[in-house]
Amino acid sequence: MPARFVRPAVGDNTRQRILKAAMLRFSSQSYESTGLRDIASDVGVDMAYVHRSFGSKENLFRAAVEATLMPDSWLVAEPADLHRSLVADLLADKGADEIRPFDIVVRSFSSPDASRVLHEIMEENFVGPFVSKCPQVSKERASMIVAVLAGVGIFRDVVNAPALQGGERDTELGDLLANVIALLMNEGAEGQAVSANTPIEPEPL
Amino acid sequence: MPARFVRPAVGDNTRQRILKAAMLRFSSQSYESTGLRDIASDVGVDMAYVHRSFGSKENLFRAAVEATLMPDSWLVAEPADLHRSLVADLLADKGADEIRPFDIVVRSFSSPDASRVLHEIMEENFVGPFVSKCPQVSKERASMIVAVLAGVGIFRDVVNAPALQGGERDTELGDLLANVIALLMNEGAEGQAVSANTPIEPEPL
DNA sequence: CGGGAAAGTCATCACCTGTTGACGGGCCCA
DNA sequence: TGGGCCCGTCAACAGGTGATGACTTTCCCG
Repeated sequence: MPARFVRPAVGDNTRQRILKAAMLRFSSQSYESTGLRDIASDVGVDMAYVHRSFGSKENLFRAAVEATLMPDSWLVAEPADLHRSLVADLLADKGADEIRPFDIVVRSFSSPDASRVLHEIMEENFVGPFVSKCPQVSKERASMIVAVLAGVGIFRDVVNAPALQGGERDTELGDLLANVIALLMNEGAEGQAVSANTPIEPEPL
Repeated sequence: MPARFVRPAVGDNTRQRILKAAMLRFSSQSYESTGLRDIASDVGVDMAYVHRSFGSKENLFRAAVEATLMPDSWLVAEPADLHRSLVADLLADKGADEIRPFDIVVRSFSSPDASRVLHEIMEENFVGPFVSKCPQVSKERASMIVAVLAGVGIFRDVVNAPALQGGERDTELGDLLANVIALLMNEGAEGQAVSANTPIEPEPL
């Protein structure tokens, strides 16, 4: 008797459980390292069904990224506090089965498939909403903010740079990064150049 | 007669040609996407030989990254100009078979193998030399500088964020990024907080 | 001339991946 | 009672990967 499962309660359908398992996997491993067989075994379901439920691995990945990067999961703070809340979201300590908004984004770049998906979703779910909320920030600057946040996340979680792993207890790094984001949101618009060896005052150009 | 090649001039031994081909491949594709067979066919050599020459794919990758990220290929400017030269190196337009110092780093994160290698080499070949040259910069800040540069490179070249692809002609983005690097090298040391909604002037604390 | 090491090739192995076709069983509705 | 229909399984496929053992050729040195 192949089908031995008790049918789960309605609303908790298997598709949702697959999606949840995929989000968890993709937020701790790369796109390529994560196999459909892994996700299937997490859910307790045949791999063929995982595949069929979303059409392809790429579609499942897309669904997982979209679900993780909903704008209302990270774009909640007032514009004045956005730089701080972004950094806090990025650096937050988290439990084993929690997922921070940037976790999945940060894990998967290499694969052409994954990076294509990330490109589309970051544009729609991040840059777009960001400039809508903060009209004074250009698309270029918003893109650079994503890039900076992702870069720090990558070196912290994927490359495992120990100097960046202070966690949210390390307020100095957090403040520093928040200042960088604030700078990207506001200043330096007119090609102002700062010299790196004048610790006291920036030299205007 | 299987071996039909004219033996190349001494000094231009095949191992070097393999390494060069690997650098080129790894700087335009990810670690996982790049097959030993590809590299072998670039050189015009059997795949078994490229494998044997370096012991394993991971070793070949390590050699390629090390060769690309020699400190004297990016740590040449005076400390006062370092922030500008780093950004210039990162954003430089390049020919088809040129390799910028960060190109390989930027392509390969996903694979556990590759990111382990990158972790070691970034620490030895970047963070170390950086703080040696600029002692006022802490390891944490140096790590964050790498992270920021890599993040921008990733979104520009791998994720293909159009807003970041102005190239070196886009002086505004370059200046902005240089300012960020300068900030990371000098200022904001004592938890200074900047508010994001004061577009005119930063508020010093 | 002879031998040994190096340079390079060939065929194959073991493994893992996403994908797919064919099938089974339970449920709902007519 | 019967017929779809969705949920889910099973087995297999086709393609690609890095790795290896065994082999041939070439060159250099004594």
